[in-house]
Amino acid sequence: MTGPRPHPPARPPRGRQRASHSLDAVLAGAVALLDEAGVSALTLRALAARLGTGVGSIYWYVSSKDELLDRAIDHVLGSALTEIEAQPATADPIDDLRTMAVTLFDAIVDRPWLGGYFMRNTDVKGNSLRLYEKLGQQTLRLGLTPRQRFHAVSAVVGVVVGNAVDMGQEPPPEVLDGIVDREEFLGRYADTWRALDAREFPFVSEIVDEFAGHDDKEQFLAALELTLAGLRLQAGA
Amino acid sequence: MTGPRPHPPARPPRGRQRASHSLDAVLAGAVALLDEAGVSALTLRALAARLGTGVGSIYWYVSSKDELLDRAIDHVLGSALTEIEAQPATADPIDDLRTMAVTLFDAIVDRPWLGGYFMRNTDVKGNSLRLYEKLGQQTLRLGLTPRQRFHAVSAVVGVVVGNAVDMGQEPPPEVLDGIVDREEFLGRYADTWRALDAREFPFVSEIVDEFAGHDDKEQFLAALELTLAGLRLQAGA
DNA sequence: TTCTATCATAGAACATCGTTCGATAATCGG
DNA sequence: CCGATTATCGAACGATGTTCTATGATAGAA
Repeated sequence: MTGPRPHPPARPPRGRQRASHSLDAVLAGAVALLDEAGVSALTLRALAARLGTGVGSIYWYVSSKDELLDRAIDHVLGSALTEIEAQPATADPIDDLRTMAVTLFDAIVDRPWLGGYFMRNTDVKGNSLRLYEKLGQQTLRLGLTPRQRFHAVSAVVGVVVGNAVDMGQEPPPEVLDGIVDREEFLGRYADTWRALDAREFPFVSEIVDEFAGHDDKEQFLAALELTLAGLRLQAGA
Repeated sequence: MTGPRPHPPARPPRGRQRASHSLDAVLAGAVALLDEAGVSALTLRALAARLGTGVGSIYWYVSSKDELLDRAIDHVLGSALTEIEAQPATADPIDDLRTMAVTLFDAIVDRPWLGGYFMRNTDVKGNSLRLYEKLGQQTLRLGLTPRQRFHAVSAVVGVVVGNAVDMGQEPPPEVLDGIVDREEFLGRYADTWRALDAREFPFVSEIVDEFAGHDDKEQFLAALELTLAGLRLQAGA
C-alpha cells in the first residue's frame, strides 16, 4: 500500500476559481442523488465521487449528514415557496389554502424522497417557516381564534404530510429496476386482497378495485377537500 | 485473543424448552429497545446482547432488520387492534371512526417511534390490514360511494399519520438526557419566532403563544374534527 | 444405544456508512 | 516574503447490517 499521496489536484488549478465547490454545488449534487435513487443513495462517498472531491471536503461546508439533508430539503422547498408566492390571491382564503397545499403536494410528487422528511425542521431562516407563514396568512382572513388558526394550518400540513409519507417509501427493488411497473405491483397487491374472505373483510373487498387503480394525487385531493370543508364550516359559524 | 469458544449455553438447558428464544422473545426484545430509546437503539448487536445470544441467532427468526422492524410494528399494532375491537359500536359511524382514530393516536403517543413507520406494511395477515378494515367498516354504514369510502379511510389514516410523524422524530439529545424538558425546548423555539418581524411574519407572530404551549393530542383532535366534519357533510348530502 | 438429519446457536468476517483527523495545498493581508 | 486563513483530500476509526462457517442440541430411525 502506498502512503498518503499528497494532494493530486482534482481540478485543473487554472483560472481563479476561488472555490471549486460552493455550498450550492454540494447541495445540488445531494439533490441530484436524492432525485435519482432516493434517500438511500445519498451517501457521503457517492456525493464526493459525483463532485469529484473527497469526503472530507464536504464536511467543510456541512457539519453532518443530517445538516446536509436538512439543507437539501430546504433547497428544494425554496422552489415550492417561490412558486407559492407567485400565486395571486383570490377572494376566498380557503381556495388559496387549497392551491398552496396542492403546490406543496406536487413538489413531493416530483421528489418522492421529500415525503418522509417534509417539514422536518421549521428553523428560522428556513423555507419551511416561510411556507408555514404563507399558509397561515390565509387563515388570518378567516373568522377564527388564534388557536383555531394554529390548528387549521397544522391540519392542512398534516394532510399533505400524511398523504406524502406513503409516497416517500422507497419502492421495492423489482419496480425500481423496471422489471415490474407500479401498476402491476399494485395489481398483485390487490390480488392478495381479493383472495380474502369477503365476510371477514367486507370493506377491503368492496374497495379493492378502487385501490388497484388508485391515484395518489386524487386521494390527497379528496382528503384535503374534507378538511377544507370542515374548516369552511368552522369559519362560517 | 481466544479462539471461538464453542457454545457456552446461554441458558440452563434444563426442562424441555425447545427453543430458548422464540420469535416472540425476539420481537419483545426489539420492542423493548424501541420503547427505551427509539429506532436508533434497535441494533442487531444490542438486541443480541439483551437476549443473551449472538447476532446470527436473530437471523434465524428473521431474514433482515427490515422484517424485524415490520414484525415489531405489527406486534404492537396487535394491541391497538384488540383495543379497537373491544370498543362497542354506537349509532353514529363517525363517532366510532373518531374513537378508533384516537385509540390509534394514543398508541403512537405511548410509542413515539411508531409515528414514522405507522402503516408501513399493509400486508395480508398483518394487523395493519385488519385495522384498515375496522376503520373501513364504519364507512360502510355511511351513504357513500365505494370511492368515497376508500378516500374517507385514507383521509382519516392520513390525519393520524400526518400528526404522528412529528412525534416520531427523535428528540434532540439535550431533552433526551433530561437536561432540558420539552416545555423549555418548545419555549426556546418559540422565542426565536418571537424575535421575527411581525410585519413579515404576521401569522407566526400571532400563533407563537399557541405553539409554545401546544399539546400534540389537542392538535391532532382538532385536525381529526375537521376531516370528520367534512365527512359528515359529504355523507349527509 | 448409536447414527444421522434437522434444528438452533454463536460469533468471526465482510462491506458499507458517517465521522474524525492530520497533512497539505492555495490564497491573501501585512 | 511570511504567517494565517481558507480549502482540500483520503486514510483510519467505530458502528452497523449481513453472510458464512462451525458447532452443539435434539429427535427419530436403525
